[in-house]
Amino acid sequence: MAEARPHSSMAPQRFLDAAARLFARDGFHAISMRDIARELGVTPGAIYAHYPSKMRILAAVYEEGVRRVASAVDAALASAQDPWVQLERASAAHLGEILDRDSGYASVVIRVLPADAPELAEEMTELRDQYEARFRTLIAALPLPPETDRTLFRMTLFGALNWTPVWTRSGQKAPEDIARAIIAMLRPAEVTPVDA
Amino acid sequence: MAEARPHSSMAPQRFLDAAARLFARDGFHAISMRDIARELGVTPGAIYAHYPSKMRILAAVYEEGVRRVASAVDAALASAQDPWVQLERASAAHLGEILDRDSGYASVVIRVLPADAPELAEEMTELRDQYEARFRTLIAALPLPPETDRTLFRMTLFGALNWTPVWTRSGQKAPEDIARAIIAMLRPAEVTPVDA
DNA sequence: TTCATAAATGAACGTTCGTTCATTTCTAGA
DNA sequence: TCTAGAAATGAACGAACGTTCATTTATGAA
Repeated sequence: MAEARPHSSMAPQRFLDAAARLFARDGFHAISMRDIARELGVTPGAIYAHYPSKMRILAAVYEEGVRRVASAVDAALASAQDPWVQLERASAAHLGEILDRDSGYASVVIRVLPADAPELAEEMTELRDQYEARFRTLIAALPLPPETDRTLFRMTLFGALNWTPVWTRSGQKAPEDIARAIIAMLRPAEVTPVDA
Repeated sequence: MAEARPHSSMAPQRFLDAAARLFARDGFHAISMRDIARELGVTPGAIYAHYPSKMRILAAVYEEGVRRVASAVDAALASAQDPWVQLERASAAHLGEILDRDSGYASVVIRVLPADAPELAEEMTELRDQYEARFRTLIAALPLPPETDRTLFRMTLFGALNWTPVWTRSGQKAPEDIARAIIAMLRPAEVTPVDA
């Protein structure tokens, strides 16, 4: 029973969880430190024993959000497959995270824009780029008509996926079903490779 | 020279324009009444000669935003055409409005969510529904494979369109080009009608 | 049982928020 | 030139904001 890790208690996680859920639901600027404290039944000052500012809380939530959605996508891609199946699974994993209203971590990543926190803009953009690289690779491997702009393809897919929290009721449809239908719409009927 | 309309000077428009631009750029909660006033070189109190509250300014901006994007789409649909061409033109008109960083009116409609202003949620949702009805009709007329969920098709299209402000640099690409490419991706190669 | 440490309190700070209002300034018609 | 009405000022209001800190409370190892 030697849980001997020097620092790092489990307590700070509670604050992050609450902040993630509230930021995801109402937006960063609409939530105050007092809101987060009230959610946990503590005093505003208690938060500062673990995080030095509201901005650093957002940074920590954002970081964890990217970590979670990236892990989910990586797990979904573990077994090699047909590129379209891979993209569908990655999309389903992405959706599963951002539609999870109980967590909120991944939702914050798509809801809070760099412009909402100028001092964090660089950090946020870099984390997002690292995550989106997975989809860049995935889409690069897709057999698409030669005239297709793959950057625009990626942005169209992200748009379709990231817009779902706006119109879906929580738990109404399974992420896998939505992902399957979206990918089916974006999938060209057939691509005959140019003869060599 | 009989400009004899009883009330209604042109002045309030200036306040709305500034509010729309700032709300679109930074979000409703991130902008204060003092920000709006500063943008126009006036005192915060001046705003209240024209609008009774920040919420009513948002309501007026939102209403005008819907009016503008709806007008743009209606104008684009004036001449009857092939359904896919109509949808592409409507999408280009929609994009043209929400990508107009100088105006901001239409951007507010897609950036400010009902959850940002609970007291306006009903009003906002109804206006949006009225606007989106145009696309419901347009998409209903599309020859699509029978298994296609047209609601999901509409949401996918809106997602792709409404996500563009996040990734495009202002004026980088023409709205018409983006719309053409997005519609091309969503357009099935061919639909052979079920034989009667 | 003692005690060092971590966690939380509760009160307060300076600032900014949305909003109000008596007063002043501007402007256009008579 | 006078004047009524609209527009804007400038100062202030109470409330809420992010944050600080001396003090109290809880906890786990010795």
